[in-house]
Order: sequence, then C-alpha cells, then structure tokens
Amino acid sequence: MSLTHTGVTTTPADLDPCGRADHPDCGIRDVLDRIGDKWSVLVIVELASGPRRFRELQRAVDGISQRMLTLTVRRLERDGLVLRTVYPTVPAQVDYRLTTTGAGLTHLVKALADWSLAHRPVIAEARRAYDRTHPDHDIR
Amino acid sequence: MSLTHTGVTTTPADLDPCGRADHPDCGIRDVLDRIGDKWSVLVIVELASGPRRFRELQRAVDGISQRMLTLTVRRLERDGLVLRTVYPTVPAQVDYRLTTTGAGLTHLVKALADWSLAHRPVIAEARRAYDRTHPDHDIR
DNA sequence: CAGTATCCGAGTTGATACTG
DNA sequence: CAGTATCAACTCGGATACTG
Repeated sequence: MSLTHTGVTTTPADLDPCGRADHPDCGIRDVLDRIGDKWSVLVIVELASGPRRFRELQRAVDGISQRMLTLTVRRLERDGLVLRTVYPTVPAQVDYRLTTTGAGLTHLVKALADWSLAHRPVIAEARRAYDRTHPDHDIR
Repeated sequence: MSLTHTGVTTTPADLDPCGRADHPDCGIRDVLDRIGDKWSVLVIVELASGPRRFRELQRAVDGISQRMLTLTVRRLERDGLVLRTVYPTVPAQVDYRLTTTGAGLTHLVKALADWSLAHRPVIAEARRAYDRTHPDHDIR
C-alpha cells in the first residue's frame, strides 16, 4: 500500500499519486512512508556509520524484531536507499549499506534530528501546557 | 548530541521519554511520529500557505475524514506547531495557523519534499527494478 | 547467520450519526 | 460550521517456530 496512497478518494488505480496541482504532497508521500515508520530512520542512521550485517543491525537498533528488521531493510532496498549484498559463505553472510541516494537522504534525516533535538524542550512544554489546559482531553 | 552512534553512543544525561541510552532516536521520534503519519504533513503544508478554517482544511486535504482532521490538528496543536483560534460566532468559526515553531518545521518539510520530488524518478525506477528481479516477493 | 512462515492482539482508521 | 461519539474493519507489529 505504500506506493500510491495519498488520501485516495480518487481512483483505485492511479499511477499519478499527485493528480492535482493544488496537492502539494506529490512525491513526498513516498519518502515519508519510508522514513515515517517506526524503524527505518533508526536503520538508516545506523547504516550512516558504515556497512552492517543483519545481526549487527538488529543489535544496534534496540528493540527491533527479526521480522521488522527484515521488512525494513527490504523496503529500503526496494526503494534503492540501501544495498544488500549476499556472500555465499556458510553460514550465510549479508551486508547492508547505504546507496548514494540513501546517503543523501541521511542529510535530511540528520537535519530533522537536529531540529527535533533543538525543539524538544519547546514541544515538551507545549504538550504539558496543552494537557494542563485540556485535562480531560485524550489525544494520546 | 549526535544521531550517529558509532559502536557506542552513550547519551549522558537524558531526561527522557526515551528510556535507554543506547537508543539513538531520542527526540527525533517525537517529531517523526508527528510528521510521519498520513495526514500531518499535508495539513502543515496547507497551513504554510496561510491560516485556514476547519472546512477549508478538509477541502484542501483531499480524502481526509472529519475525524482524522480533528485528531491531526489537535495533535499539532498539542505539540505547539499549530495555533487554534475559536471565534465565538454563530455558527462557530475556528481557524488554524502555524506557530513560529510550526513554521520552522515547514522548512524541513519543504526540504524533504524537494528531495522527494528530485528523487522520485530514481526511487520509482529502483522499485520497478526490484519488483522485476523479485517477482514473487511481497514487500507491499 | 539470515532469514521465512504463522498466528494473534493492540492500535489506528473510516463510516456514520448526532450536537452546540 | 466545527466538531464529538461510537463502532466495525483493517493494519501493524511482536512472539514464536522453523529452514538453508
């Protein structure tokens, strides 16, 4: 479902996720779907430090299950952000590394991380203020 | 603190919703959770063009349900990214606009959008190539 | 080691109906 | 207009077990 689902009240099969000129999200959805999920960013960040094997990644990304790591790296691979290399040894050995495209994305992720870090106090305070003024409201 | 944790990244003092020191995502998660979901970015982008009323937003963000729009703007408000103003008219009138913090975030979102747009062809091609070479694989 | 295959519960979303 | 309330459908992620 990650390919072209933006809002979609439009047609089922739309090869043009973009559709309208007044729809400013064209294309961004693709990337957002990828980096927006729980694990991708963590994997990307880890790979930014260099190639990693499957188990290394799993150990580095604390809490990720085998299943989720597999799915995550597969999707990143499919999008051309990560390169997966299998060495026909026994036991199997596979390494993952960022592609040029993927490395480019890390800059943005880094920028986002910096912004997040810089604004964490502000956001935290905003939340406290909100929760204080809206005691019974459950936004999550 | 940096995102990159080569081998060992001990985050010294961490006040955190984060839990553990070996978790390099501290803080970025907050923001990612917000902009990573299906609708927030679309709403932010729309608001980047100026204040909007509830219905205007709903019309602009194609496909969003009333419920989801409410939840989305509430969360953005709670995080201090969006300011919600209620005018006690009849019928009710409410407008939403980005806060200074929110506006700052739009720059990053913009950067992400630009990157996405620029790399869309590459990613699309990577996907086609992957799907061609892995015909039976369902990554979704 | 590096996966794949299943099952299942929790959380999220969307449709629908109703209100100040 | 700008919501709130409710509920069913669906998705996602984790746990577990098995394989080349």
